[in-house]
Amino acid sequence: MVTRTELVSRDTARDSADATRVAVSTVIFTVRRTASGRAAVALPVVRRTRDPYDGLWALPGGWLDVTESLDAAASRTLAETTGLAPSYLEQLYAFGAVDRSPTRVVSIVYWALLRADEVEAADALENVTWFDADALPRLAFDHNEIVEYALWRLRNKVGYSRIAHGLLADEFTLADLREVYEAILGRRLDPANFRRQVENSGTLLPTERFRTGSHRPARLYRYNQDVELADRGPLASDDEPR
Amino acid sequence: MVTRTELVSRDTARDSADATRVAVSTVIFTVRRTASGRAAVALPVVRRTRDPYDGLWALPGGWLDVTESLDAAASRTLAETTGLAPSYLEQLYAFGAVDRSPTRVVSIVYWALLRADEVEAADALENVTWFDADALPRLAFDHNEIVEYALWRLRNKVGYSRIAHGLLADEFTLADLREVYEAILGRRLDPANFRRQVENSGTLLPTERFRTGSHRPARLYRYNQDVELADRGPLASDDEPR
DNA sequence: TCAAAAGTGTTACTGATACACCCATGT
DNA sequence: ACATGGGTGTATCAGTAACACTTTTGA
Repeated sequence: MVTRTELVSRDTARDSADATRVAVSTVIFTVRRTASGRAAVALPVVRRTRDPYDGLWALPGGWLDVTESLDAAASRTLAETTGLAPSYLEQLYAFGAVDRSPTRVVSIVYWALLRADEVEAADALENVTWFDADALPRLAFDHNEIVEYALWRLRNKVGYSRIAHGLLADEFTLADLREVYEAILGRRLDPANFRRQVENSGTLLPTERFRTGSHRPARLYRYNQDVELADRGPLASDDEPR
Repeated sequence: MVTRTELVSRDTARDSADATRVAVSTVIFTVRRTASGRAAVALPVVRRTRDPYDGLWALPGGWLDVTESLDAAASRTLAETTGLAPSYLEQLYAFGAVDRSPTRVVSIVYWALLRADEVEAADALENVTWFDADALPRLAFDHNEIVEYALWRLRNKVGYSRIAHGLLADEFTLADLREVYEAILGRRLDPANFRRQVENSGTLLPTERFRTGSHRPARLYRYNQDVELADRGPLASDDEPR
């Protein structure tokens, strides 16, 4: 016969070692200007304050609450750990290798874009730092590999979709936008051809304002809000590649 | 202060109503010849034998075991419920809406391709049926929407990747392959242009054998195994769009 | 007036498509 | 012989890339 104490320890075991828990993490990308003057992809990480990997940097995230959807959990944990509210959020992949954590954790990972003018929020926070994507330190868990995959997705999606505006403020020049693409793709783009491509895509609205200060003034553009930015997931009607 | 009894009831609640469980399901595609003679995308579903949705058809799947990876769980549950071992398997999406099941379930959904010559296995099984993808009945949970998304992904991926061979036997004619593409994409393809495209893709190896029986014999091809078929997931090195 | 970025025009190339045409076999 | 699908050749078109060129400003 099973005693009360045994029941308790069984339940406890199930909660810790034996049960699978669901976590949600997010890879947040932004493009910032480095000391050397050129634009680079950067992302925030948070310092872990408990084992495993105590002291290491990790992707922002947290446990999935029973009363919230995966998307909501991504937004919430992001706000709680970094204070950030990204302009674009899309599910990346579910990671579930048995040994990726000492206890069994399945992580639903999202990736997000942050507008350049929204970055400041997280700068105030203790335990949050930004690294250039090509100079990341060792991260906790399998987070380095996850970031690599998210980068691959970002580069890939930027090729056929027009989401790079999720990284810029309301108004921007074509040079600003081209700089973002160049930072993501890691190569120079022809200004003339780039202009025609984005103009023909229909996602840009020209304004009557210009940015002055250096050489010939450049026209400012804003995004055509008709083209959907946030990814509503597969359950929403949607015919854009993902 | 918290008493012992309260601790126990908290743990128990967490195990039943309060806990989130992780399930793994798979959308399995094959192409079969319908009564009318043309090829069509079809998929197997299994009859539910308990609530919720008792008696309805549902995607094959099961609970994630604590000791297996997500990929392994997809393969295992597939074999257990349908006896099938697909030639291609890739993670589709993690579904986690709060109300998609009476209890909280996060489903990691995979999609798979099955070679035409491997279909028979599941035909023997009770509780497994095949439906044409465009004539599905109402399925349990949100499975109809999941199938729609998987179909979208299949059509999409078939456009830029050469995975349709995952639906054919070892040797096949170009007409066989074209028929598969036509069934997936829902439109006719020019035989001449189709031939050149797949020949230039480098994924096909011509054999010296021909299929005879009707008109001019057609050369049989097999797949170039150098091009990877199974999706090893983002943690493997990989530069093919997904 | 000159350097440099903004912006326009032109050409070459590539891959997709449409379709005319020849080839080889079963009936 | 002829109908039919297998297989080849070729013209057209659209999108991309390369790059010469003009425009407009700050210094």
